[in-house]
Amino acid sequence: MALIAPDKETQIPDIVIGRLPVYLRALSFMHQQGKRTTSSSELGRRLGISSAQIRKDLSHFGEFGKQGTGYHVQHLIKELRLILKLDNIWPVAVIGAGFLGHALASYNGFEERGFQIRWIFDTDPTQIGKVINGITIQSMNELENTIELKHIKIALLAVPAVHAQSVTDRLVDAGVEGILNYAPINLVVPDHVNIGYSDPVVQLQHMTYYINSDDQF
Amino acid sequence: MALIAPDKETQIPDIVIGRLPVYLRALSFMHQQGKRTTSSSELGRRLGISSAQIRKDLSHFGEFGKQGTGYHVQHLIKELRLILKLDNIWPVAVIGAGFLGHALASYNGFEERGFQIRWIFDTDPTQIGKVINGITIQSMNELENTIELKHIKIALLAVPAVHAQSVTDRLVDAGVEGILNYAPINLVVPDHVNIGYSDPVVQLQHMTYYINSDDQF
DNA sequence: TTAGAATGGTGAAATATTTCACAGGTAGAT
DNA sequence: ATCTACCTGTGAAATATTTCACCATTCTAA
Ligand SMILES: NC(=O)c1ccc[n+]([C@@H]2O[C@H](COP(=O)([O-])OP(=O)(O)OC[C@H]3O[C@@H](n4cnc5c(N)ncnc54)[C@H](O)[C@@H]3O)[C@@H](O)[C@H]2O)c1
Ligand SMILES: NC(=O)c1ccc[n+]([C@@H]2O[C@H](COP(=O)([O-])OP(=O)(O)OC[C@H]3O[C@@H](n4cnc5c(N)ncnc54)[C@H](O)[C@@H]3O)[C@@H](O)[C@H]2O)c1
Repeated sequence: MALIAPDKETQIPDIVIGRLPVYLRALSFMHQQGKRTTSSSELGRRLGISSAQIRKDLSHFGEFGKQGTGYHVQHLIKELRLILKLDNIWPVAVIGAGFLGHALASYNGFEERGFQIRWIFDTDPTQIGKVINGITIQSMNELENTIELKHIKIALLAVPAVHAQSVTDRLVDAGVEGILNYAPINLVVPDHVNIGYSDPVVQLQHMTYYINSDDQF
Repeated sequence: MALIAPDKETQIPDIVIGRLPVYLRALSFMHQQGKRTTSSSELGRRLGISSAQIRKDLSHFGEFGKQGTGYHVQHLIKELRLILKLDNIWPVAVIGAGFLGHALASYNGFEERGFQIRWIFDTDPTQIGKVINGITIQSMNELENTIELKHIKIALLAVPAVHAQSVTDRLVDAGVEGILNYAPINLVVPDHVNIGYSDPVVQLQHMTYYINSDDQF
């Protein structure tokens, strides 16, 4: 979501929305550690951002804290989950059952945070029918039918870059509204569709600008 | 040399640096397609950002285009690679040889974009010694020695969240300056260390704010 | 009961980032 | 040679985002 600023008619800046999941993650961590309350300054110290920013961000949605005391961790978690529409589990489809698709389907960290991978699709006949983590790999022939029947809104796209756009077009036509794209390519989609990008090389190339390379290699 | 401090007025915004790898990726795609020249408006259309922004971003580093003509794709690629210090291959270590570590080590998309995974570390004795994509999984006992001996600057962190901070501390102490963290946790590091985060759930939770959930589920 | 320290919410100020708009410059067609 | 359609780089303007600074409130401890 960093580069393509979708046409959000909303009052609240997208950059604020993008920080909420990070707050939520940190709060969940605190909760697991038994912390009952926290403050904007403690949270900010942990995340490397200013306390004022955290207070300002949250103030867009209501008054969740208490002067002198801070925030009740569990309560703030609950509020953030509501804001981000995580009060129900979102069913998710993975497209592409290669190395990455396998890793994603095997990952157990989705469910407690609001998502469940329930379908995996691939074109490869030797993959179709295999079971990963309890999920049977389906043929891409069944893609549209399944998306429409099950009202799938979110997909993880883990196919080779050359096929990413055409698969995206099919997903969008069938009704998917959010795609997390792992292929190293920019996707073109209608305004109402949300795209997230996950390209490790882009992030590494960002870092190398700041790192001095040894000349001995 | 200490007297020549980075001038704040000359300092290029980090947000600009972060877009350069995306420009580079799009340009490489165009080059593969046989395109010899492009323009800020064509690039912008592809990436969903304004042409003015692209021109402004590039203008921080020089004048790479030609009025009336646009940019020579291959030349701009070369310049961006230099700016991002991608003129040599960065050797990279993967920490954690689980599902994700395997996928990363098997991924052949790094090298042509400036990185090569050369080491994999894990604590699990049943994993150590196994070979993934030509790379032998090493014991974490060898971590510090290898980092120092090979001057490893960049690591991909794919261990469980509970171990992410302690492994990070070891990496930083040994000299690593850039870490791409896949664990769903915020890391605390010294200022000179660059951290990138890759948490698919954070991105999905950002999307769900904008997606209306069906009430039938 | 009171002093003192900590904290949230928030308008205003300060910065940062993006967009605008235009002065040149280029290329191809005729 | 001229016309037309494009293009870049950039100062200035417009927006967006972050930070500041302060009051009101809460808690603790003496
Ligand atoms: N493996 C990684 O760690 C990693 C890291 C970053 C990015 N990526 C990207 O993720 C994507 C997948 O990577 P991978 O390593 O799993 O590749 P892979 O080649 O192992 O798997 C790709 C899978 O997609 C399937 N596929 C091909 N065309 C398809 C289509 N039209 N519809 C549905 N499925 C199709 C293939 O049959 C295969 O199973 C690639 O775009 C890659 O660049 C992977
Ligand atoms: N699998 C995915 O698609 C996925 C997606 C998003 C995030 N993640 C995150 O990436 C990390 C790895 O995920 P995974 O699915 O590969 O998990 P995994 O359990 O399959 O693998 C973790 C590996 O790390 C090793 N390990 C444990 N402690 C270690 C230590 N101190 N030093 C070195 N190695 C150690 C384990 O032996 C194991 O091989 C986790 O933090 C997970 O939350 C994974």
